[in-house]
Amino acid sequence: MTNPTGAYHHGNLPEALLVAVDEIVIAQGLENVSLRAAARRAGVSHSAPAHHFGDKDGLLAAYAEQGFTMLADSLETAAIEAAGQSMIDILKASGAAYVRFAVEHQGHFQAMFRSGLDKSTYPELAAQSRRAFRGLKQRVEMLLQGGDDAADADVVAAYFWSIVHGLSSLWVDGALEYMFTEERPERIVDGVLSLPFHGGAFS
Amino acid sequence: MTNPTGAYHHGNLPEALLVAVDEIVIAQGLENVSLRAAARRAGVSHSAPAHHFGDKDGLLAAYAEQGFTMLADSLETAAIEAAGQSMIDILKASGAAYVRFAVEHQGHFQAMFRSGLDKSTYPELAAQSRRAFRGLKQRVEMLLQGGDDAADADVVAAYFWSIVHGLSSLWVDGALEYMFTEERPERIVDGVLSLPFHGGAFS
DNA sequence: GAAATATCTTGACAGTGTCCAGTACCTGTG
DNA sequence: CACAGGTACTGGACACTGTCAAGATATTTC
Repeated sequence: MTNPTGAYHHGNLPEALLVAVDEIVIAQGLENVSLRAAARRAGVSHSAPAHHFGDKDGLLAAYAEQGFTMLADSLETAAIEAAGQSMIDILKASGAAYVRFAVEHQGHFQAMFRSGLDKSTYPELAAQSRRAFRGLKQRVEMLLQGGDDAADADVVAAYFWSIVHGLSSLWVDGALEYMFTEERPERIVDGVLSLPFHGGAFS
Repeated sequence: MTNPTGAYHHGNLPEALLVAVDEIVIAQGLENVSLRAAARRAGVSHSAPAHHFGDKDGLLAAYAEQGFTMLADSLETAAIEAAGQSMIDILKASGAAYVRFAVEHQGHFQAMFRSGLDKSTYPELAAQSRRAFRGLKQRVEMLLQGGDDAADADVVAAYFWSIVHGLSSLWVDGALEYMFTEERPERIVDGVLSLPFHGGAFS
């Protein structure tokens, strides 16, 4: 049967399904994502998605991978735009970009960190996730090279990553607004991102 | 029908169901928790759980609430045991207790932060979650009172909370082991928890 | 144009959450 | 002790889900 508006072949079903997943996560939460609902939104039969993504986890993994790619790109862009400033300011800009990504792409962020996917099952997902982190770690290493402190780069990278990831998670989770009811989350985030290397051995 | 080992009435079905949920989360992941599987483990019919917890979210909320209660207790105990030491050491002990809770009770931790439950729907869940955070914030305020720095308590509390929460999330998620393959997570965690107030305005 | 392949449909099955009517047990009151 | 009322649980039903197998249709390749 030839669809008048399109064709028997959708044309770009994988991309359409990823868009459908994003809409569902935003509107109804990660728990309500289903292969069949995504298929309905894309206007195809209930089992069409399986031919592109294998199973439900495969679809979610592709969606999460897209998120890691976007995050890695955002972090890179932020670092490039802050080039020329101090290493601390570059790191702060990266951190702000991380939190901004989480808030502006909550659907992807949830799939990336709340879906319970096993990265070892999805090599491409693992690769993009590593890429996002690699940039942060390199910048931390550059910061430490300039200082006289023999701090452990792995530890400082994990420290900085924990801050921006924790902050993002708590914000997306609603915890920031919940615990600081009279505060705007933006002010909290700005303040926190100024603290990590504040007045200490890294300043 | 009278059950020889027990009774028609289970005796303590709510508690048995919470134990069942914990076992399922640990063994099969949060995604595979189901009312029916929990009921089977507790040896009751598929719709018995609804009479105690309403629906699936109600069961998960009760399990998560149990987790927040345990976390709040753990943080309190850690602070009491560290009493007499410097405020920074007390905070560090609290942070270590937070991470330890996440790792030792991964099931609860996942339900607390990965289940997507709306706290405004479950007042008791919200209350225990606030209680866990309140202790941390009080200790941060005590730390700042002693210093000459007019730092914003809300910001520093969010800062410290982000670190321990981000660290816990990344560890439970497997990200620490994934990014620092040659490192023991424990060493990373110890190192990170030494940094927050290291050599800076709060030392 | 025919064969091979990629894309999608249709139908089926077991498992799930939730509702509803019924059954077994306990508890308080006379 | 009887018995009424409430609590705790059962069993059946329904719509929805993920997944599988088989078939239909479009595209590509030769």
